[in-house]
Amino acid sequence: MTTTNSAPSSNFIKDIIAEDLKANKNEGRVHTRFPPEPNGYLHIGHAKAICLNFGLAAEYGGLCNLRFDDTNPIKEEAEYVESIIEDVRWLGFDWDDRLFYASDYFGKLYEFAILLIKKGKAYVCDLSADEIRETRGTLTEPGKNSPYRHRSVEENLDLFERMRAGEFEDGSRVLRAKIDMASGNLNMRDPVMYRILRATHHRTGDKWCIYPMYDFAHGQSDSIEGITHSLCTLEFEDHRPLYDWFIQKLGIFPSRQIEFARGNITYIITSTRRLRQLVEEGHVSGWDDPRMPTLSGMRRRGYTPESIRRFWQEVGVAKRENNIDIALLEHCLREDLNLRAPRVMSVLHPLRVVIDNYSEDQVEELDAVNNPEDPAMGKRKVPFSRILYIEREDFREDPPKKFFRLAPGREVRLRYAYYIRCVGVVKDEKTGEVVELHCNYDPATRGGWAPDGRKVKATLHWVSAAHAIEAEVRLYDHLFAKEDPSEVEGDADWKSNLNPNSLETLTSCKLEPSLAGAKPGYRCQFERQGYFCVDLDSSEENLVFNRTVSLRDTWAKIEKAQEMKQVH
RNA sequence: UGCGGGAUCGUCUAAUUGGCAGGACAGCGGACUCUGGAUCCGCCAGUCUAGGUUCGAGUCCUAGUCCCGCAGCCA
Repeated sequence: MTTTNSAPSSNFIKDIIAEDLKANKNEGRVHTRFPPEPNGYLHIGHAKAICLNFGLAAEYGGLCNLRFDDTNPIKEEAEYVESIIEDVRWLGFDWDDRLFYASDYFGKLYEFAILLIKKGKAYVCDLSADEIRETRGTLTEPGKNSPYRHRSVEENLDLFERMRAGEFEDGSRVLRAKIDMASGNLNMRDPVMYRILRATHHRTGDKWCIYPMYDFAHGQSDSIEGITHSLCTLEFEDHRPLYDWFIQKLGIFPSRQIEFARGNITYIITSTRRLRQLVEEGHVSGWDDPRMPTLSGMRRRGYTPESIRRFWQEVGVAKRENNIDIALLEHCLREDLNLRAPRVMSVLHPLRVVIDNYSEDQVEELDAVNNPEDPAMGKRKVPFSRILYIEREDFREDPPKKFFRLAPGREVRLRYAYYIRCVGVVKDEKTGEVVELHCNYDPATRGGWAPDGRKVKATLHWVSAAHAIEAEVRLYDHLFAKEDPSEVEGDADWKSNLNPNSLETLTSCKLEPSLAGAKPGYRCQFERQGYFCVDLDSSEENLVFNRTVSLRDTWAKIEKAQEMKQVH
């Protein structure tokens, strides 16, 4: 079965690459990189950049590096490096031996700084952070030159060497590029290149007490690696003149930076800072909470890497602001899972059903198809007996219009089993709650076919009570109740948009016995309900399933529409 | 009269670079169905505004409007 690819085949980045190729720039090479800062876990937004960079390289027969932008030892940790490597691999990409770190280039970057000092293009500045801010000017007014701007090359060389040697206190001096304090582009107003920072770096330890700023590391890192097309998000657009300035003054390989719009998705936040806050304040169980938009969370939830890649391909890439309907993500997920997830029957909200005319000691093993989309996935046996569970929602004592399922006197099909007719309803005397159904089955309908050709309007899933295995099932809803989670009333906190019902835990769910021993990560479809995945918390004794995504639910839509009608 | 970007169906994104505004998601309707799933078919719906150039403008020109980013020794 081939799915037609409707994704846009063209975008502005490909246009640029095609032009460059046509002009025989870079000897026809295409070399990209994915440059995460190891200060948190990767999320769905990072996946866009990953798919773009690795995808473009693959498409043009080029290469894509994985490079950690680790220039700030205060924020970065080895734990994050590990998780990022795992997540990029999981997404399905490979960088061979091209795993790099900006910190690999600290020595080189230091040499670059010296070179700029020697050229009179950089100087050591003794202004405090506050003073630098004050003299930077504003968006509409030019800045003022630093009093240290005209130090001699010799003095700058000496001071910078002593900064490196640890002679000065943290924050007491910086190295600045000598560009233009009156530039309309604030990034060009003598930006800081190096700061003094006594912090242990996750890779270089205590070797350095000065660290380059991102702006003095990123462009040169690209250059060193021979990156031909350096893709980044829009907010770096006005940093490009600065990178180009460094590259030009240094006379090193010029990468071409291309900026694209990050992909926002409804009901999702992708701010690393905020995600960390959710973790640290315990709003979620961790970075890999299945409600998190992190790749580790989505993996645990049951997302496939294919569905994520497909999603970003469908979305495409452009420069305009965007807010993608999360329904598209879920569509890509379902589309993928539909083809590969084996079907099973599980009852989430059990309602006991006694088949009065089925003998007590009888058990039948019935044939069930594993995946109607893929005959190669074969069949399995499911046990049928006198006492069953069906979904509580599948019975209505007083069925509304268009409700086709079980009701008193009504006949339905039990999937792969028999036609049954409801002949009795047992209720709790006090609460009035339906606690048990009595039904008759038609022995002639074994397997689910009526020899007389009579039709039923519904097919229900079920589980044999005596054979059922119990499990905990976790149902998820959007983590945020608002389509735009950052939109708040008044001065309310963004966390006030957290959806209090994003997790619903069901216990004593009844699963068909074939699920016994299912291991974490195992994905399947609970028929008529959705796609589910065995959670990391699951064990042999205590099975735990996550609902990855529900199936499309036409009845829910009809019912909702009916309710709306009644209201009006 | 700071600098830099961006405006195409409800949403995301195309348009052979001046030549029939197309696709996907969502929504709605229908067909089919042993999952109210899947699948199939159909419908709805768009070029920010005003001028101009042109046989012809989403695309080129002029003037506007609106939106986003930038004042970390963060990335």
